Amino acid sequence: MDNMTIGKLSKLTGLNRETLRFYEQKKLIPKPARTKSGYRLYPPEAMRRIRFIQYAKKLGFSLKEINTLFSLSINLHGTCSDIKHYTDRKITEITKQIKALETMRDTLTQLSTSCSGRGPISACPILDAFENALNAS
Amino acid sequence: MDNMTIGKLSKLTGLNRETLRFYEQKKLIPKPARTKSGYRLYPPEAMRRIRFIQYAKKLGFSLKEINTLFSLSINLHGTCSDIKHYTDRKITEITKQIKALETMRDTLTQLSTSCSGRGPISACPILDAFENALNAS
DNA sequence: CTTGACCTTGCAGTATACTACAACCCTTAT
DNA sequence: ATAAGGGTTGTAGTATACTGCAAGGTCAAG
Repeated sequence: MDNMTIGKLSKLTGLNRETLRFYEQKKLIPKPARTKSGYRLYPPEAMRRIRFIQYAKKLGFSLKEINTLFSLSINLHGTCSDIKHYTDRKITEITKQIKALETMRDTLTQLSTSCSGRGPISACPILDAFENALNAS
Repeated sequence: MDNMTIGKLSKLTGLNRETLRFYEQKKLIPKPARTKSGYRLYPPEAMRRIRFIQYAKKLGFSLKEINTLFSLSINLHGTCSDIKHYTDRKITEITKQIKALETMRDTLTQLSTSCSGRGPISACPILDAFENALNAS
């Protein structure tokens, strides 16, 4: 037998049992067969599926987006360009996030540089800047 | 009177009433005085406080961290260096996030480049890469 | 005096991604 | 036979940051 129960799959993937059931509920993994006593029996392909999910997560896709990826991939009329476009949208999104974080980092760096680290908190230029912020939208 | 009700403050800050009450509950803004009928009456300083919060949020601080910032700033024995260190930790954290996002973006860019955008989904190199991911930890 | 805009509280819901628990049943080894 | 260590369900809790709603009280204008 190469089928496995949830505990085995859990160990192999590093995801805990609850997470696997959660993924099933979210339709990220197909419902597995069951033993007569109700235990889930996963075929070896389940491993691949989960590795896909883990890798996509690592690349920044949310579970919802991973679901979309699966939908796209099983669409018989779909083409490669659907996936490419989806990937490119994600790249654009990530690039925006990076820019926002860079703006934050640069501002904080400026503030930190403006502060000698000596003196009382009442004269802290960082807090001053925070308090005198003009556009906080 | 320069005191204002929650509706006025809401308009001035762009935060809705619920959010202001939520911030109060989270101790981000001090409990304001009340009219005899129970209406909140905010002093003009409330505006400053909220601008501080909005700006700190913009710079990537969570509400919890903003609370810490307030705690640090009212600590009479605290020094400027406390704030500077806190800021520097945040910079480090943001830098890590940026790096993680850059890794994602670069990987996705590679995958996107590897895909011509033509051909059936069954031969999509992006999906292939996802399915054959080796370390998904 | 009534209408409408404003205020109150408390609790539930949204989104994301799990995680934990209760209360129970199944399997395997000793 | 029994205990350890699986498995099952459903529900609730965690964290973050709000948002919405019900049911009611208040206030100013016409």
